[in-house]
Amino acid sequence: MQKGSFQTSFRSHSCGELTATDEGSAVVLAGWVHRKRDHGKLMFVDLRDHYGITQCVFEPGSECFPLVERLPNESILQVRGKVVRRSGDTVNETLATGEIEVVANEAVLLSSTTLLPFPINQDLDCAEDLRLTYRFLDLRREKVHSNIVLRSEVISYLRNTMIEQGFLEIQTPILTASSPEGARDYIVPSRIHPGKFYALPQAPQQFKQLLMVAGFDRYFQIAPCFRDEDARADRSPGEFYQLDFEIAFASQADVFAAIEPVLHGLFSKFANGRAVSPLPFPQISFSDAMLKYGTDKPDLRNPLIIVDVSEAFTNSAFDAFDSILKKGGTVRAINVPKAGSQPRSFFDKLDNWAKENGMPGLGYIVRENGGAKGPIAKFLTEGRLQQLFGLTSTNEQDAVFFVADAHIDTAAKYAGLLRTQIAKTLDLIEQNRFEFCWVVDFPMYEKDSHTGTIQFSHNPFSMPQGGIDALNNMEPLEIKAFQYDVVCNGIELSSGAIRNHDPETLYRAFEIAGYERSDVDEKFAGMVNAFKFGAPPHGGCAPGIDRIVMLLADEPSIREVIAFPFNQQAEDLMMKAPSSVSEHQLREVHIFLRKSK
RNA sequence: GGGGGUGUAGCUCAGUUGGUUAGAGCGCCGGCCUGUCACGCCGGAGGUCGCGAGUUCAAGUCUCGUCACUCCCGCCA
Repeated sequence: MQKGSFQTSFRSHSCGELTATDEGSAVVLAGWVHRKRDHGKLMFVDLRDHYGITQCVFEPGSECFPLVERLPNESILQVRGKVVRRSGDTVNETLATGEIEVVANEAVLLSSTTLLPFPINQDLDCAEDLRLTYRFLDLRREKVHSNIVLRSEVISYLRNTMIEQGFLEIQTPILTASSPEGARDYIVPSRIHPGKFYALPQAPQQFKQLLMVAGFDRYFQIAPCFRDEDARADRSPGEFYQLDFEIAFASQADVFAAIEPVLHGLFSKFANGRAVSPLPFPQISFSDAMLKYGTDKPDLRNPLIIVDVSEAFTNSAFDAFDSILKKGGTVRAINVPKAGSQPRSFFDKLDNWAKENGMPGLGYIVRENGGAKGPIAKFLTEGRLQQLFGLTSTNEQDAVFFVADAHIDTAAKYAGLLRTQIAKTLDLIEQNRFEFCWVVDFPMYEKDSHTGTIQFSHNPFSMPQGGIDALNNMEPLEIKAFQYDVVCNGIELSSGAIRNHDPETLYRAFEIAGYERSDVDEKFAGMVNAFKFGAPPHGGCAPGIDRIVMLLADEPSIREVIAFPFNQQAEDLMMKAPSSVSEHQLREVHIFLRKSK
């Protein structure tokens, strides 16, 4: 592990560093009683600190024996003794210090413990709310402890690499103004300005763009971001950290060229034998991603590909699909190689899964003996079957699954879910790889499904491809943005964009989404005003630190890589946040609670 | 806001078709044990079966409600 001296007033060595070369040394160790093996007259104590575990031996008749014998696990001991090389048959090869042990001649109890809510010395799953209530104990456990160490090393690598590449780390405000777009803000009442509020930044978006206007060429920050949105396994409610960066005089290609080697280097360094996508990372257009993978964050470890097979069903005898197509819908198919040999239960389970997830059911065809079987096969003529097999590149004994819906977005989404579900069921996702890709060419606008109005589909500050000419001359829904996501193993690590740095283009972009010039001036005052004073073209992105560590640590939940995370209800069970505050505190910030009756 | 799952000893869990006093492992307490590394052996304490109703001769088990946690959808420009 770390190098250096671990000597302090309480110890001569850490619990992880003694080896055979220290044989004969008099040492002092301090640490937690990880585990005891008490043989009555002879006792072994595994003493643990941040660095490791050292076996301490308490021999018959030793003065401190009775004291140590009655200590529960997780008591803190200072042990004075001598390093002794273990005999060959008692060496513990699973322990870094397993060649030696410390024969104790003195032990001091530095700190005692009450009954533990859960064991520290085993990697046992226990209720997460209990772990979070006693997070300081949970963090003693090996797995979480090492995750936090990894997190620190990741941040250190990112910081060093960014600085090496000429980026400047600059802090931006935590108390700032509420932004009208995007996620829900966390707001903080002002004492000096009655009725006014600060907001915690959802991201340092506007500040980093202002830094570009200020002439800083390459900015980065390990930036805390705050969003009042509901949790997911890979989304921490409340707060999270991003490697936020921005580059002046940069195109999309320049941004990719800057960050790809950082991510590739980082993942390679901490890969632990896992493969990392070679550079450059593949780029997939948003529309291709939605068609082929049914999602804008494709997991490229999954070999299955979705194909549009609408043409093979147009005017076919299979009314269920034909009527969907006549409503302007679509039929998507996934060819699963060799799945024809799966038992009937495989198809039934998938069918049940589909129904549970809102689909009407799951049609499929198995190519067999030059023909086809399966519930849909009989509706298709020989010619249509051949067309279908061609579209899906099907071979003998392959199974083709179908998803159809009158709404193209819904069909794409269901096909994407199905692609993942089949791959999970058949264990097609190779675990020991990091598959990166960029998803590019996001649409600038989309139609609101309720109101039918044109709105920004992602980031309103992105530069439209084609600039103001495109805004003036193209159908809004056809316009693409210089907006991109970087995705790894189906997890979105970051969004980013080349920004719209030209005031006129920005006004026009907002105008299409239904905003007046005055709206823009008012809501984004700081930024728009600044752009009138010479703003360089610029862009960047902001990979999520928590998700990166989650991938590297191979953890299914983002809370496993955060030292003190919120639970799903955005509560800190240990600190009991959020909490009530006194009436006095509320009055100071001009908040008056309605008296309850 | 909606849907799924879970809730039994300090912890992890079992508990059959509703049927006698609700069990196991770990931990805790007491005793024994000189080479273990998940040490071993003997004994003991420990339960509002999340909570509240209901059905029943009888509920951990069935029904309804409710709460907590968790996963997903919505949401996340």
